[in-house]
Amino acid sequence: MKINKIKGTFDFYGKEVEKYRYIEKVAGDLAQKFGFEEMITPMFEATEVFVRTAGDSSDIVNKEMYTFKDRGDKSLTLRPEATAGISRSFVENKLYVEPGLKKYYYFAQAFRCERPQAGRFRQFTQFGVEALGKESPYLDADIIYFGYSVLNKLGIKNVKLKINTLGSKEGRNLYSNRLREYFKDNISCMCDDCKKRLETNPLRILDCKIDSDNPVLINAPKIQDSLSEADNERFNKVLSILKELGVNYEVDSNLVRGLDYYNHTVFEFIYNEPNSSIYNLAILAGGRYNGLSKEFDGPDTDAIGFGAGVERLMVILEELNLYQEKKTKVDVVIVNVGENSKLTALKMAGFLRNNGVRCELDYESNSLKPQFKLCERKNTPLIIIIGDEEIEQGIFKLKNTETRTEEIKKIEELNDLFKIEGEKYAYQK
RNA sequence: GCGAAUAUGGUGAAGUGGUUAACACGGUGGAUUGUGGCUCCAUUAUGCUAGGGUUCGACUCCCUAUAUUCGCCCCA
Repeated sequence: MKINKIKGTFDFYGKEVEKYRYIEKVAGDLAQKFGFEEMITPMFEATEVFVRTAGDSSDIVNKEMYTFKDRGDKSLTLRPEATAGISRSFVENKLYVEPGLKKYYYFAQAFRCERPQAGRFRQFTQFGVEALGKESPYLDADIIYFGYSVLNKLGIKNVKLKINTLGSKEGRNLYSNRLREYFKDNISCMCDDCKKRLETNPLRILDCKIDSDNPVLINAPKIQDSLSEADNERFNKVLSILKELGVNYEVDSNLVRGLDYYNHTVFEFIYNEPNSSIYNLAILAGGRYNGLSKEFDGPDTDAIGFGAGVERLMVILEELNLYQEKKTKVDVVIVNVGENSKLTALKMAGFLRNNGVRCELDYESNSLKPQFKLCERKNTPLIIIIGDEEIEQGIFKLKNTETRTEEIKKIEELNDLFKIEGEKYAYQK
């Protein structure tokens, strides 16, 4: 019976795994330099964790979550994003008792039951950071600068940073009511989704793609006019710091993001290469979420973070040829001929492998041809050839694949050849 | 949730309403049984996603299902 993978999932092997680990290394190392510590939280949580944070009007909660009952009839959900879990953990483990800013980074599988297409999967990986405990605009700018740096480090240049402010919760609510008031009389010419949004979350009307050219939408009140002077000043401060840091941005007053927990700074790095299969998609996005921890009965904590789509970054690395597959997967292949040499070859391979040498050998064949084929497939730089005669004389033949030359070595030279310290390897009679 | 395209071997694929389903790569065996990469020869789909229909006859036309891919919505 042939069974295929679940729709929207993928198997990584070969170069894909290398690329994934490469991003993990580059982003993780840089995160540590920026002062983030790694955090690992569960892939699933009580459903409430996401409903309370993302908001019950959000698309993620409404139609994209993998929610199921466990055997105790408790409602669980595979995480659709990582921030909620970290926020929950922050409160549950009382990480706020230590003074100062808490900074975490994560690589987290996330799950959303959406229609898969280019750069969109049902199981995907988010790399992200969260900084909890400070509200400074310098922190906002530094988080964005970190995201910018990760993309840069990976060689990804062609991105557009869109940024906006949603203001404090009070400002956001005021604006929300103002929009509701404004759209109330004009909603008949908007799309069905927008009609629903008028009730649930009027801010979402602003980033509706269907009605983006609708004059009603274009003439809608701007958030800046509803925010307090302090809120606007704060935002301008963030912008001016970004400018000083050399990060180009584009203020988009319709950028509101799909999760309800955001306030103040929100931002998205959009991939801006028109020929790419993921053109115009967000590759790294986030914002400030002050007070989210109160949803878990924690202290009112200021926080900001972002998530980046690792698979989307992988697409870019591939399209721009920014990652070269490792050519040589082994350091040496042991070719063996003769009845008694197979076990000797296996022992020698074990010795080399245990001493840090990537070593391969053929387990089945006694003839040369398939073994040399193996050498080619593995693209090995060196070949050790042994047979009964060599073992008897305590020597081995060492072949250089590039020059195709061969020399005879004493078995005692094996350690020096591969720079192995400690006991010398010798054939056992 | 809505819309579109595609479905042929191990892989990439060409192809026609009618006996042998092109070509390439890969695999295997051999020329070459202690030395590979080149070359040459042989061999490699009783079958064209599944089910139904039209037809004397369907891999080809029609319908349905399934899968994959892409787009919309939304998002990383």
